[in-house]
Amino acid sequence: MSWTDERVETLKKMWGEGQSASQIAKELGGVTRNAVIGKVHRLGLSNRATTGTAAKPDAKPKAKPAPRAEAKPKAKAETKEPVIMQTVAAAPPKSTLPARKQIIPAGQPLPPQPSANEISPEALAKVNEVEKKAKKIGLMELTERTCKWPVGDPATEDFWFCGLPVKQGKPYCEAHVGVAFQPMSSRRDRRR
DNA sequence: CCCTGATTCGC
DNA sequence: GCGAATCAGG
Repeated sequence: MSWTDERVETLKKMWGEGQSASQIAKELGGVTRNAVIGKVHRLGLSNRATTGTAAKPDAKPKAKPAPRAEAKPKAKAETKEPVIMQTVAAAPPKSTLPARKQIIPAGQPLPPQPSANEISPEALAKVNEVEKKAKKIGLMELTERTCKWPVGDPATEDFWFCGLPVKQGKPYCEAHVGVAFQPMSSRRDRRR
């Protein structure tokens, strides 16, 4: 794949929107996030609201990267800091425009009330099954890729989140995606 | 371990 | 110019 005008345009657009390099890479297809980042730099549009190590106004000693063509010491400076801080939500893209609305990537549908829905029996059974082996994690344990399906009454101690690995891109695991996103057709008159 | 962007450098 | 490998940080 090469960087056609269209693809570059998409790249610029998405990057401007604060999309991550990997997301852009997925969207474009045929390229890795490295390719995207490389291109971004070549295009000159690099820093925006960077997630972590941003290029600060200051100079970066940066040490020596690595002897490219020779032995790799693989020396890993181990940080002893217990990294407890995990982001629950994606970092909102920082906009320099004062009156600009923030783009929040979390526009996912909220979990429907299980009781308020007519759900296909198979999906239901699947969910019940899954809930047995659910990780039963707490709110603080939720990450980008843990199923955020709530179980139980939030007002009770008997409340937890599924916590199983999510189905790519979705906020829920396989089973819960099944009940969360019901096709219109499958929920038609069960009662009426 | 998952992710993020940054950099280097052989191609 | 391109992007894999690597680094550095969360």
